[in-house]
Amino acid sequence: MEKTFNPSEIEQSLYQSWEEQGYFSPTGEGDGYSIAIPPPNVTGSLHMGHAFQQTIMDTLIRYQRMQGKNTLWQTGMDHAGIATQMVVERKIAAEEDKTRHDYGREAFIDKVWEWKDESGGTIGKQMRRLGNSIDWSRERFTMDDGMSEAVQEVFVRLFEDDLIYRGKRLVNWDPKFHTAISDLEVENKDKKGHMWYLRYPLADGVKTAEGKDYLVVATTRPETVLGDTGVAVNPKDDRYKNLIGKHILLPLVNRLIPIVGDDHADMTKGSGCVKITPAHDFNDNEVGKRHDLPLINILDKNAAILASAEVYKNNGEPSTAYSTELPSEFAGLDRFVARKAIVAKFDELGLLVEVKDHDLVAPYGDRSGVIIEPLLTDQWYVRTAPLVGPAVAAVETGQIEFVPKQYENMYNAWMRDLQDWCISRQLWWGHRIPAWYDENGGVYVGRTEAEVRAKYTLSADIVLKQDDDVLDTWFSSALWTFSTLGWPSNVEDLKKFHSTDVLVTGFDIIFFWVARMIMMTMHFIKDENGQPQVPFKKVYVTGLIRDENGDKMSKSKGNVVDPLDMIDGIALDELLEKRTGNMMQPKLAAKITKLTKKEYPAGIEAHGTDALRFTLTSVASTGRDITWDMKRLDGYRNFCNKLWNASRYVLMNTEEQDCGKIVNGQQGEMEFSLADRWILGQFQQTVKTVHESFEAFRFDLASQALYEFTWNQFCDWYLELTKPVLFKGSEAQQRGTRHTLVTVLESLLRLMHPIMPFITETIWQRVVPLSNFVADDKGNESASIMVQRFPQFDESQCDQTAIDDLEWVKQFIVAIRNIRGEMDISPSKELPVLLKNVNANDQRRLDENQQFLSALAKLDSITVLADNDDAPLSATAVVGDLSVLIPMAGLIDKEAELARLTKAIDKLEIDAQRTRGKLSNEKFVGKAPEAVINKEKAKLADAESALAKLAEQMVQISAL
RNA sequence: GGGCGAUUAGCUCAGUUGGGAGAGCACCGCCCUUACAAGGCGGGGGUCACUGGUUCAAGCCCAGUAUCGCCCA
Repeated sequence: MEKTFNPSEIEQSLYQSWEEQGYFSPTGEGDGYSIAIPPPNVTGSLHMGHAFQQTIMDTLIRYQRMQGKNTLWQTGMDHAGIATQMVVERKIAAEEDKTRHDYGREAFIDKVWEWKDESGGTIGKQMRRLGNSIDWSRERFTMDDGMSEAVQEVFVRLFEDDLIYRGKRLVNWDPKFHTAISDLEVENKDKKGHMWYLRYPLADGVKTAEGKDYLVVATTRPETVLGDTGVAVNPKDDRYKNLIGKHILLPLVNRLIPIVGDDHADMTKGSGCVKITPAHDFNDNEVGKRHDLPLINILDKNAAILASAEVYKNNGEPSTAYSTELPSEFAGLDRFVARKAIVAKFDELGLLVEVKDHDLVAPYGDRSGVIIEPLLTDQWYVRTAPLVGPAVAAVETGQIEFVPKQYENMYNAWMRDLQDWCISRQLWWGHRIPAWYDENGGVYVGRTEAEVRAKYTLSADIVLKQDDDVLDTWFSSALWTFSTLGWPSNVEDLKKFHSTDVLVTGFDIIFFWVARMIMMTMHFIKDENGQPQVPFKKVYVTGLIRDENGDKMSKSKGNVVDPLDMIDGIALDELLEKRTGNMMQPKLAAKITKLTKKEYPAGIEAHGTDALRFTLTSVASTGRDITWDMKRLDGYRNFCNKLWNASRYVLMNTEEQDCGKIVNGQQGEMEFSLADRWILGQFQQTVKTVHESFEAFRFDLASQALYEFTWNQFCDWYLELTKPVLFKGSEAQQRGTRHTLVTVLESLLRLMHPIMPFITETIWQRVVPLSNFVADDKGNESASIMVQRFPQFDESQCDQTAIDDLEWVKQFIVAIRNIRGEMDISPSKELPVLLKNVNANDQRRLDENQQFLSALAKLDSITVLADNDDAPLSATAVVGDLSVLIPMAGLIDKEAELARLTKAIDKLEIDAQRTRGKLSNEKFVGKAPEAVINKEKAKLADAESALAKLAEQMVQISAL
């Protein structure tokens, strides 16, 4: 073996061989265990968040596979409507100076597929490098044929069940992409703006209570006055309540609009009068509905002012309530240009009262970055009310559990206020809506045009045109768990693997995806008793991985990290190129360059996949975001190296030696040391902790237990304790220790494998032939570690006496090392040691472990003093009742020893003081449980006995 | 404004029925000891954000305050 672990040499070929052997596919034996990957967006590449979640998923899958389950990790990608279309549009603009309209719909979609084929591979490559044990043969894409069939089927059935309808409603309109987007794709941001106070003349000579012939309305969007169809005042507002039912003559358009009483008008804010524009504001839209105000649309798809308005009734039908005429001077002006023009006009007319600075919240499209415009359009909706009930109940009854629990509140809160879901998008890339229109606007829904004609008995001469719009990407994603398993055409796998066992995802996606998956799945998938099936039983919600400053990682900030750069390393200049090349906003490049140089002055070193995965599981405590810490990754790379070298030591001492392997039913005689018996027990405790931690999704605790055992027990103590045996022990003792070495290492590798697949496989292949582990039922020892059984807790291997004895041995050794360290005695200097107050148990332990003590504490002699023997002047430590003395002559300076003793005494005294205080408190002694009191008493006795011994030494030494 | 979360060593974080404050990294000292210097041995370091309450006992439970973050309106 190489002296240093080199991950790059092993990882890729191992993965390839696993994949070729078909180890990632379900075995067909055992209970089903499945996880559906949250499909990454096809436009992207994986970032640290993906690596984090996928490491957790793979750890679970590998663990369950080794537990004998029939595991399926289902993967795939999401077609990401807007994002993908945007990328390809930008590409053809840059490369060919063309728009999608130059291509036409079909040719453009071909172009997108072409792009998908070349770009979609990036993610697959990354996933493989992460070691993910995914069944690639079942990889799915939300736009592939099977998924499309499922989408169509769901749409048609929902329509038939009256759960889908079409309507003219106010939507979040993205004026850049010309499509509706959902509430969830809107980011509300704080912004500095203005509040304009406008004078609205009262009609018919009416006056306010104060005798004025106008009202003042306050608005942040003066350009929408052209669409006003009312003014609201609060019905309790004495200033204006007598005006309810009267009218305003709206400036600029001379439109007579009613004054209505509505609680929406807040008496304490602004003037207390609110202009109502039902076609351009969500709140106003609600007010309009309550008072049956018509809707006047004044904006086109670019959010520019129309030449003539569109007037609608509340049910979406055209209305003749108002003229469609608009002032020609504003026609075609963009909304923000129009705003200035309209304010100027009000000013000119003497109707602008004042302008104040105002903090407001503006909605931005999360993809386009432009301000979203509420716009009246025809869209398709899913009626959510009937779907919510079962979806909420599933969480209430525990059929679905969130980990951590607090996310259930978030889910419930969102479900409670759920609006109907707008599912149509005015894009080309996506599932086209299976609805056809005749020339009179009649709508027919069906799987195909032929089906529609048959179903509605439409004669061949009726011209039908399919809806141009496509479905929201999340509509197809909502079907993910069951459509990937073959629904609707094939339900065999559904029986085996659905419901999936756990969904691992970020909290930011609970609404987008998790809630919608639950609703859709429960509506369409029923178990054998006709009960709705949930898509997954557990939802493990991960926090975000933030950069080292605690900032969210994002492309625009340039702080995104490619997990492969952590694995393979990357030079600074390459990293800079990656972060600043091909940027949408080149002006940010300088800032990103600066930040990157500060964060990674020398680029990133290679760490390997196992170290990355171990880091990710180590930080996976539940319910909080993670601040990425490069030092942790460095530390766990060192850990890999430690494991590597420990294994190297084991192999150097066991390969081509008799390790007690059973051959032809014969096994050499073995004698086990205390250390052998101890390490087996320690290992079992680790096995137990790892199981418990995995079951509780506490990957951090599992990692910690593995780290602690491997480094602090196995390497620091056990390997050192094997040296005296291997160098000096009898044949049977050597065989016993070699046997224990290979047994523990072999099992430890299996225990670690779910988290660190590569290094464990590599070492295991070398170790397993030395052990008595039977690799599979067929006796095939060359099979992979990944298909072996996971270690199970075996209490019979926990020998409490061995554990106690070895703890004593450790304390003895540490006591001497402490004196050495504090007194600057060279570690190579062999020391004589004298012992006082040796009780029977100490004597037994001494007799049994002399070899260990001498070797690890570097002693040249151990002498037990009789009670009446005078000890020479010595440095002293206390182990239980035992005093350990190291003669000072020629080694130790008097002052130094006095200082050391003082320090030790002070420390003990503080503890003793506190314990004495407790025990002298009557209330404590009266009320605390006996066990606690006894523990305190024992603690005090120990401290006092140690104190007495040290104090005695103080006296002796200072007397000199 | 409503809800949720966080606040523990210099940094990043554990601390699960309330009962001796922990880890990794960083720091200090010694050591290239034949598995590992990506290492070994030893050591220092915390008013557990603050205030009050419950309790014999509070990092942990309760109430409130502050600061930071997230979600919703």
